[in-house]
Amino acid sequence: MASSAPKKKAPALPKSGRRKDDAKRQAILDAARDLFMQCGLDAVSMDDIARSAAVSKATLYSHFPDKDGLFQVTIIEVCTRYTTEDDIADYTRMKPADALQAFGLNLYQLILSEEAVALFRIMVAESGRHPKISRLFYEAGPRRVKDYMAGLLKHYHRQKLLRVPNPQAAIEQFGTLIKGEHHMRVVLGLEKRYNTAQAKAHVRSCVDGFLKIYATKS
Amino acid sequence: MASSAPKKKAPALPKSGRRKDDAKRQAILDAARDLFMQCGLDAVSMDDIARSAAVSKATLYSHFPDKDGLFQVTIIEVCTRYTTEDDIADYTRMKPADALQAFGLNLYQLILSEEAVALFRIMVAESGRHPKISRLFYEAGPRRVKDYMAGLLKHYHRQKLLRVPNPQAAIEQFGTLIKGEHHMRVVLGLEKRYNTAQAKAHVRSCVDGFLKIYATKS
DNA sequence: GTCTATAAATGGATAGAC
DNA sequence: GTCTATCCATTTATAGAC
Repeated sequence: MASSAPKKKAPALPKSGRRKDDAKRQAILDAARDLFMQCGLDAVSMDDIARSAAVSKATLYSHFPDKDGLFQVTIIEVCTRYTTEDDIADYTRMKPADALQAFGLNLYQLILSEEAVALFRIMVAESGRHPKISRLFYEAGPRRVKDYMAGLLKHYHRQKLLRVPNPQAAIEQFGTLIKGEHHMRVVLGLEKRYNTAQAKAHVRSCVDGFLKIYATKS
Repeated sequence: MASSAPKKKAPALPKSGRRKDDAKRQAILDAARDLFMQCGLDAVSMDDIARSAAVSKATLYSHFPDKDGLFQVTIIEVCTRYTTEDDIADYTRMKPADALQAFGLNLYQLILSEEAVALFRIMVAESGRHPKISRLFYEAGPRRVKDYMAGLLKHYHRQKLLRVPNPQAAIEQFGTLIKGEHHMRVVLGLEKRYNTAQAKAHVRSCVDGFLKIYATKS
């Protein structure tokens, strides 16, 4: 065996050896992401990933410590991608009804996208074994959206356009109205996503209800 | 953990030949249910179940065709148990606010019970492999509650106590308000259930909001 | 020589049969 | 209860690129 314990991973400088490293690493990540997102953690073997990425298993293990490590990196990458979708429009200039309609529709599309549903399934299935990941998912996803929108509701409250004493609770209500039981049925594989017209009507009814709760006038 | 006292059946009447092994069958079902609910499908081996039920693997396979078959029977048993919890109080004599408060609290407790959360996790994780089971879960759980409550809302609508043109949609809204984001956080393992006081306050705010949407006013 | 990729091997677990 | 074929995560011997 190895005489001593040489520190692995010293990629500081391009060094003398081979160079092509990142391409394979990325191929592994891409394959792992696709497979994990489609089938879950247990249903995918390291052989599957190696085959799909067209690399050998030793290559795979040279880039990632083990299956769990690869899973973590993969899922974290997917989660944090949502963070970059940060270009939420500036709703402050719109009327509350219009802003909520636009935001609600975006939220609906996001939450029920193929990817988000697959990710949610995995988070639920692995929440026991990977609590850190499910927390990261929540922070990067629901939490961020919630914080942003709570700020917007605060704005409306100050402008007396709505009466929202507790913006955090209010935006959770709005979000859950948008999700509805429909989200559960999709996650359980019982239904498909609404088409655009149905989605708009659904969001409209959520906005109507929300405004009835939080209108400045009673 | 695995509880269920070992029922030592005294063979009062040793029938001719083999007695029925319903006791063993039930022991297998109990053990499988406990293990599956606690750990999920993949994390439990048939050896685990046989050991926990104190039967041999041959006995196990004589009662059930294979692991998937046992899983199905087990989960179906759990799902249909909800159906027997049918003794929903008669809310028709109560004021809508009181009925919704009482129903909402029951719903909250049910949805966030240890068992329901575990079952939901399994349904989500296995919805791909066992679509029939997730459908059964939905029919026996959310669907039944929804149908019953939609009837109640219709009653209130006819009595002009509420204005609910679409009871099915309305009760879904109420249900999702009760669940809230809190349910997701519990399912993801990020939080524990509210205590009773918090739950009551939460339900109260849902009822208030719901009544603002569906009050017979103006 | 050093680093990297690959095929083949190892060891452990498991579903299901006898 | 034991046995076996299978699958899978991980390691090691080996060949190749720089």
